[in-house]
Amino acid sequence: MQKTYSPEDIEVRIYAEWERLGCFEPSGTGAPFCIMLPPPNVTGTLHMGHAFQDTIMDALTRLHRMRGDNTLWQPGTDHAGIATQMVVERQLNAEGLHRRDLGREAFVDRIWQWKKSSGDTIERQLKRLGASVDWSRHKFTMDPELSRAVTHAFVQLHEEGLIYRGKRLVNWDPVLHTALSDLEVVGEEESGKLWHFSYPLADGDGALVVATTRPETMLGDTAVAVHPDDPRYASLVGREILLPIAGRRIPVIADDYVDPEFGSGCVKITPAHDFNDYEIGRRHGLEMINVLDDDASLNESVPAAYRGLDRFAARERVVAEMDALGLLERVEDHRMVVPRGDRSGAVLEPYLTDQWYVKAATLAAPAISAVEDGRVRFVPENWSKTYFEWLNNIQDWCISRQLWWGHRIPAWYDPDGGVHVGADEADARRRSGLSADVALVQDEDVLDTWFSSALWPFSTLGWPEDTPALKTWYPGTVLVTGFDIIFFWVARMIMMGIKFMGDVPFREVYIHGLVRDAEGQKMSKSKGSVLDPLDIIDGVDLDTLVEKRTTGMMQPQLRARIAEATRKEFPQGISAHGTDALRFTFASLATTGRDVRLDLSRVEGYRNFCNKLWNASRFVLMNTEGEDCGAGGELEPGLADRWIRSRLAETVRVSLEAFEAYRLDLAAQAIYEFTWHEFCDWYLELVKPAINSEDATAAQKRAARRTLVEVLEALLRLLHPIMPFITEALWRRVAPVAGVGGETVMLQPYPAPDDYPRDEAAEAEMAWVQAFILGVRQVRGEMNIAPGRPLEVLLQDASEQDLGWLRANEPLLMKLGRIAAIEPLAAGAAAPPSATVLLGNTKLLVPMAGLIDAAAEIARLEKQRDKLRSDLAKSRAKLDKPSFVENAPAAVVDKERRRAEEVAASIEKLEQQLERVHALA
RNA sequence: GGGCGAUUAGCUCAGCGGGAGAGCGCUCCCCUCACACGGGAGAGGUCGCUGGUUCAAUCCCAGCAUCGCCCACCA
Repeated sequence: MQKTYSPEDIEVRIYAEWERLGCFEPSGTGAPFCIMLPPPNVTGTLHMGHAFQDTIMDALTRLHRMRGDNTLWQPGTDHAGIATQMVVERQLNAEGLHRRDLGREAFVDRIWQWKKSSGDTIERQLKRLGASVDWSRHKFTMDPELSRAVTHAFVQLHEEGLIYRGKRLVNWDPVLHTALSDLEVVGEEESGKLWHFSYPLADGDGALVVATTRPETMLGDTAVAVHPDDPRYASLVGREILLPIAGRRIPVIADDYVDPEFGSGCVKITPAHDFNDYEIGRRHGLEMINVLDDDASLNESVPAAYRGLDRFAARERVVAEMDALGLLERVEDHRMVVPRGDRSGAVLEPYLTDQWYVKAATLAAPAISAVEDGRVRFVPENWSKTYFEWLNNIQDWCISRQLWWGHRIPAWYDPDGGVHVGADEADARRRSGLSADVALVQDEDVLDTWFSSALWPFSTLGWPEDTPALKTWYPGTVLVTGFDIIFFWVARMIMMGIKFMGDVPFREVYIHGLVRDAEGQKMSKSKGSVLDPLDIIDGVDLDTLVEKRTTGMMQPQLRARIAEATRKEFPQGISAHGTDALRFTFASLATTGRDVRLDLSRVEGYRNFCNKLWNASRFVLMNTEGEDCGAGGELEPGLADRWIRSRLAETVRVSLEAFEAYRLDLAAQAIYEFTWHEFCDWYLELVKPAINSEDATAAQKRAARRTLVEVLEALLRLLHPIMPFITEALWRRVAPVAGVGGETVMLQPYPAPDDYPRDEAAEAEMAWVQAFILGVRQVRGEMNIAPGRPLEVLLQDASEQDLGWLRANEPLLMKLGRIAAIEPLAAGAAAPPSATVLLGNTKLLVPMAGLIDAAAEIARLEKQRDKLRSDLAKSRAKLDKPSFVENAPAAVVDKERRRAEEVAASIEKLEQQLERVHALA
């Protein structure tokens, strides 16, 4: 074995072997356990957020597989309509082409090509991350059988009246030329202006002042509204305005929507271009005049001078013309929320179009109760609040998109505009009773990506067929996802799951945080802060990293800045850390309800941890391979052997408990602590004298070797869900020595707490041994005594128990403390001048004999004494308060009394010692 | 305007009613026969602020401050 662990040598090879052994497929026996991989978008490559999420899912999956469950981790990818289409459109643009140049079919072909390459990349990345998904069941949302599921769901919902087509205002993206759902609208506060216009009354008798942030829409005004109780305007209600520029007469109406306090208390109403105005328009039966085209330029319904103008140019012209007409009252700066498309970033328009909608409220009701009554549980719990908040106020869901990439809407139109829905054209005809000679044209639009995603928990398992997989793994066990898609995806899966399967899609929803960069910013391509998980795993040189971050950008002008920032952040590039180190980092940062700030120095720390484990195993193998490790022979376990097994038991218990609660950080921490600070720091050191000593019996040595391999073998199983590769590589070497069979650690049973007994006596004795050694080391460290220099140590006032423990462990103490001799001091015997360590009531003395400076020892003792004095003062203050003694539980009071006594005794001893050292100084 | 979360050692984070912990970084000493991606010894925190509940508060409650996220139709 190499002296330093090199992950690159083993990871790829081991993954291939797992695949060959069929380790990822469900066992077919045991309780079903199922996780659905949130299908990554085929827009490119996996980022750190995916790697984080995949680590959590893989750890859970491996844990349950080892515990004997019938475990399925279902993989797949999502076609991601808008996002993917945009990626390919950008590529075309770079070639000077537009998708219209190719035509729909060729363009979609081109996206399929892209999908292939992106999908392959994602698969490769998942494999490098160690993801133990069942590749044989891999699905893509546009696979034929999943597309059938989509159509089936659409037809059924339509049949039940839960999907309808209607002309309403939608959020329209004038750059992408498509409708969006409410969720795809992001609102950022931006600075704008508020223009105050004077609208003359038609009869020439004065004017009203209205304020607007969007002057261009005034061309579509069909009313002015005031509050019904506003005395200022009561007499104007029912009269008419002569709308400037447009020259139209429009009524003054009264509606409670108007806030009399804001602005003038008069509002211009443009029903076709504002969601509130639309509602008012419907209430009052107002005309809806659409003044925009689908690219947000002005259309035929405006005066000739405005036709074809872009909305922003039109805005300027309206303002200029109103000003020229003397109707511009004033302009003020105004902060407002501007709606933009989450993908394009374009300012969206409320736009009157025909679209398909899902009646969401009907589906939402049972989805709400499912969480209320605990059939679905959020972890952490408080996310259910977010979930309820949204579902209780849910709006109908616009599911049609004017795109080419996606599931074509299964609706056909006859020449008279009749709509016919069916699984395919023939089915649509049959359902509508149409003869073959009626010409039908399929709807050009595709479905919102999230419509198919909502079916993912059952469409991947074969629905609408009633498959064995569906019976076994629906509902899934747990969904692991980020809070950012609770509405987009989680809520919709629950709605659709209940609707089509009659049960929730998963029992628990584990919500993890977002991965952020070192500055706490969301990683994004446009900020140039993305990291490919593989670059942390394999390492990357600086030039390659800069190259990766600055190609294929939406805003090439940022290139120079990103390159500079990258060179500053990673002057040496990124060194290789291996998959396991990255995974352990994610696990250790996976606390609930908190974002993850990725800290490369932490990854480095866990890479060192891998190395530590590697070398500990090397040591164990060096001492056990080819040796008698106790198969059948007599065993005489020593203190260290009993102790480490007891600690292992506790570690297993803590770790399992943490996994139950999805606290991977606590599991990782417990295992780390055990591995490094108990197994390596203490046990391996304690075992060295035991194994090498000539005094040790064969049975003792055998027991030590047995414990070495057994504990290590169990530790590797314990750690495997988080660090699959290194544990597999080591386990294959260690297992045979431990007498354990099997080809892979993946399919071994996970350690159970009862596998190893707790041993309280061993832990107590070991605590004394550790205190002894630490005390000697402290004197050595603080007194600057050379590490190699052997010390003489005396024990004063040692109890029978101390003496017993001393006798039992003398060789250990001497070896680890680098001690030449340990002598108990006879009662009453005078002690030489010494440095002192308190071991409970016993004093451990290191005679100064020229190697200890009295002043330094005085300083050391005084520091300890002062600390104890302040502890004692606090303790006494507490005990002196009658309220404490009377009200606190007896056990707490007793404990406090004992503490005070012990501290006082310790101070006493330190004082005595101080006196003696002072006498020398 | 509502809702949620955060505020603990220089940095990244655990803990959460009975004397504050880890990793990284820092200081000092060591290339000791598994490991210098290492070993040993240290320094470093009135646990954001102000009140309240309690015998006891970093932990529970209220308010405030700062930061962050989500939702929301004030033209």
